Amino acid sequence: MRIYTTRSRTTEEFVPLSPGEVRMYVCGVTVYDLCHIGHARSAIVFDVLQRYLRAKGYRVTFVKNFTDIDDKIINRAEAEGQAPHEISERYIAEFRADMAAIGVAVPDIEPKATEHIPEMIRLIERLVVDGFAYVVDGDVYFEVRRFPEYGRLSGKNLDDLLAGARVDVDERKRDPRDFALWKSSKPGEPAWPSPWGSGRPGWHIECSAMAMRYLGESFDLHGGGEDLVFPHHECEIAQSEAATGKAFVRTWVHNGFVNFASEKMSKSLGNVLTIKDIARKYPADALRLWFLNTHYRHPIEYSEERLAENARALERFQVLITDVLGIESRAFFDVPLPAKFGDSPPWVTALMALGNREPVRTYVAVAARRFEEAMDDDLSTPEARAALFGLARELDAYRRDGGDARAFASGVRALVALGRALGLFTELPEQAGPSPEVERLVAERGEARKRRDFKRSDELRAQIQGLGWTVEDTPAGPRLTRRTR
RNA sequence: GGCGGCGUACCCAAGUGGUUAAGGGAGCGGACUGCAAAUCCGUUAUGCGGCGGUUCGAAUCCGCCCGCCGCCUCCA
Repeated sequence: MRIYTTRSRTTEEFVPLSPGEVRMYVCGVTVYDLCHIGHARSAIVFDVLQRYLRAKGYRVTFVKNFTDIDDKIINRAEAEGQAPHEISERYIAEFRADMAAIGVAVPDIEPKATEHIPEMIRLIERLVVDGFAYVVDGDVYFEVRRFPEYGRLSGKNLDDLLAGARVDVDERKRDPRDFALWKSSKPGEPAWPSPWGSGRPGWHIECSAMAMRYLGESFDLHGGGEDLVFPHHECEIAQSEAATGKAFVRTWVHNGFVNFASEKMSKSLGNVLTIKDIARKYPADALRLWFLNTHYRHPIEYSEERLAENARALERFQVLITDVLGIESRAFFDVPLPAKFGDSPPWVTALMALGNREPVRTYVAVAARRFEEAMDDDLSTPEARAALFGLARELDAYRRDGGDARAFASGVRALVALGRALGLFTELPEQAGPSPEVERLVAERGEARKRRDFKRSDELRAQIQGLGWTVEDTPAGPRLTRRTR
């Protein structure tokens, strides 16, 4: 598998430090407000990566933090007359609800900054002792000059950053580029005791401390939005590698932004759309399908029309799954993907127990191979997505041409298994929903059609529609789906 | 100013040196249907921002130009 890493700006073969095991860390959110779809994209990008790695057979340890102490949280707390921890806890709960709503799996470990202050202090102490950091009036700064590699990740020239026009000049710092590891606290602010007096951690140190705590001093992959490249990840590398003398992270992965009307979506521009806004109107898989259509490193422009299109496209899969659910149980779909699924006739054979000449076998094998090759190439989800649509069309055509029902079901099951490697189809279409009344109307409509009383039949269809269900007539009988149209 | 990205059909979006330029949405024609829906088949870019160049061959490499965006400050 090949992944683009920001540090070298090239796509490199991804080789975990420990064979078969991937340790990854992703910068989570600062919990002071609701999450917007930009956060959703980042969460989904790394959710896809994490799921795909597991599908490939890696044992994955996925850590994603909460930044629960920060100026913005303190300001918000003050504005609302609440304690900072009340604000952060509230938005952590909102975050969890949002992630569940968009089908993002819970990471293995979700550390909070405030619960790792001792680890941060120990790390800062190491840096002070080794001369990489200095203390001024209860603040501790990392001395950038001491770390020659500073700027490499983001491709910045140290001189260009010097006395940067937009960097606040603090007379007490030895160099304007130096960044805070520890900040002394003002009265009334949250504070922890430290060797340098009462204070709180700087932003960057928390990720280094928590990543090392759970993943070790060197680990495989670190991710986040592209805006974190500088200064956040640059600083993480500096402080971590200065402290340990070891390479901190092998692969740096950064996702592109969600833009709004061609502009970056951000709170300061006032053009944010929250995850709740989206989740209310569109299924999680529609959102995911939309993101999957654009490579993760490219910017993507939000438009409600795009979401509607993808909701529409999603129905192609849902119809297939719904029809299989008519003859198979939901557990039928719970099959794992083999580690090498694109080149695995045994899996295809076992999965379908079909003859060599069964075309569905070929459809699945070809699609799985195309899918895996795409994903192995720096997560080319647009191509992987296309493989899914291609397989869906072949299965539809196969069925239409009178193919074997079991083979068809097995093909759909394989489609679902592939999709699940991307986090799609984790929730199967609603099935056990129709009320007795709807069922009665459907039955009555069937009778009316038998009598060729189409006027009555159409009235009943309208009634059923009014109750939130769409009834379609297929050769196999009526298909009932919960749909908006 | 420094660094980086983008411009492909009606819309979105892959592809980054070599078969007939993925896929989705939308439109159109046809099949199927009591009518629909779903689905299938066909169809919509001799051309990939513009102009030059390299090459047997370029959307893909080089040069110039035009337009758009991001980072350099908290930020997914």
